[in-house]
Amino acid sequence: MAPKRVIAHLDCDAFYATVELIRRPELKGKPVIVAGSGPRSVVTTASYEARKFGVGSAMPASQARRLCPTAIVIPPDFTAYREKSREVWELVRAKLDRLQSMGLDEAYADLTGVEKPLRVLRELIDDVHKRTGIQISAGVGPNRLIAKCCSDLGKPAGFVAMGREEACIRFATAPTRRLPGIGPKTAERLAELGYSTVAQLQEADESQLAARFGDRTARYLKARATFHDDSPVETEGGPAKSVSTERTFDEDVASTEELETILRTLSKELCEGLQGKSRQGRTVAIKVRLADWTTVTRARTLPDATNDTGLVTETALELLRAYAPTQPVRLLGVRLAAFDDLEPDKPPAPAAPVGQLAFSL
DNA sequence: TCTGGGGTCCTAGGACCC
DNA sequence: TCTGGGGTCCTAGGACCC
Repeated sequence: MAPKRVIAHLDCDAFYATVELIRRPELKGKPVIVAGSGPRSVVTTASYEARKFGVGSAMPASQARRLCPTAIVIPPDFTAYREKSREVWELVRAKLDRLQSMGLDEAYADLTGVEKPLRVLRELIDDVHKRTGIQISAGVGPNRLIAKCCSDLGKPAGFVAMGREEACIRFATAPTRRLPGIGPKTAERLAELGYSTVAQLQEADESQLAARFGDRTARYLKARATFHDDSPVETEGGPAKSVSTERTFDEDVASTEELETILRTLSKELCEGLQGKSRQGRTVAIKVRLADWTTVTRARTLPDATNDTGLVTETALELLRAYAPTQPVRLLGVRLAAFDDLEPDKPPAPAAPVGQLAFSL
């Protein structure tokens, strides 16, 4: 029989804000918001003092300033966050090898088979806090879903472990939105069917869910609500499957000429980044967000993989000209995908038939 | 003073091939 | 002559996550 899995979700408390506080200890105890300075920027992280005012991640910075006018607003410094992140996870990885990183401030660890896993975790988290100044909250359970929900439960400096049946009870009254994988849209659709809480979704009629969401999603939603999850902790990271660069403008841009200039700049940035990593892709795509927030993508797959600035730029420009937005544009982006280093060893293209036409009926 | 930027995965339809 | 059944590749949109 397979041993019972022990999965932990490790989540750094208010990570970006904490990195800033470490550099500027005089701000300790004050509400700190990490957000860009532009008129359309959003909050990346708010310190717990700022959260008391109702400030939260992904909130427009303008709204955050209104809620908490005394907050110190700091522009994000991703170089510093990446450096601190490396420090933190290096310490964790030295103790826990089966680790899957989820961005700069989170990771899953598989502690199946580890002796006294909770004690190991506690000591590790203490050690990381002492050595880096970063506080990790942990959730532990038989799968990733429960681990994730539990790490949220105790924050900040949380440490919560439970089994599946206990999770079913402890989260029964929570809104379905609290379950990772159920976003605002799905929560809304579930509420329309009368399923607002986790308990209600646990008891939901699966065929009714299937009629609304399809078979697969219905099964998925039921599994989430009952905290069944057998997804593994994926230790191997692997390179990104797509890479993109996009920009939201301070003010919408209507001029075609200006849009083309921006697109050239974005393509150049994208290609130079990829050239640095020697990655080449076959699919060039653009993304256009209009003034009314509708988002359009256009893509073209080329015969050969490339990261050539000229070719990517021309392709992106052709896609933009063919689409020809009829409203002012608030965001423009370029993306490269279908990387050749990810193709599962494609056989070389067969030589073109010589001296005959190839038919097969 | 509405709503960033970087990703992943899923679905659905059409082209095309055998 | 009145309509097969995959399979793959590609595009577009959408939901979700950090």
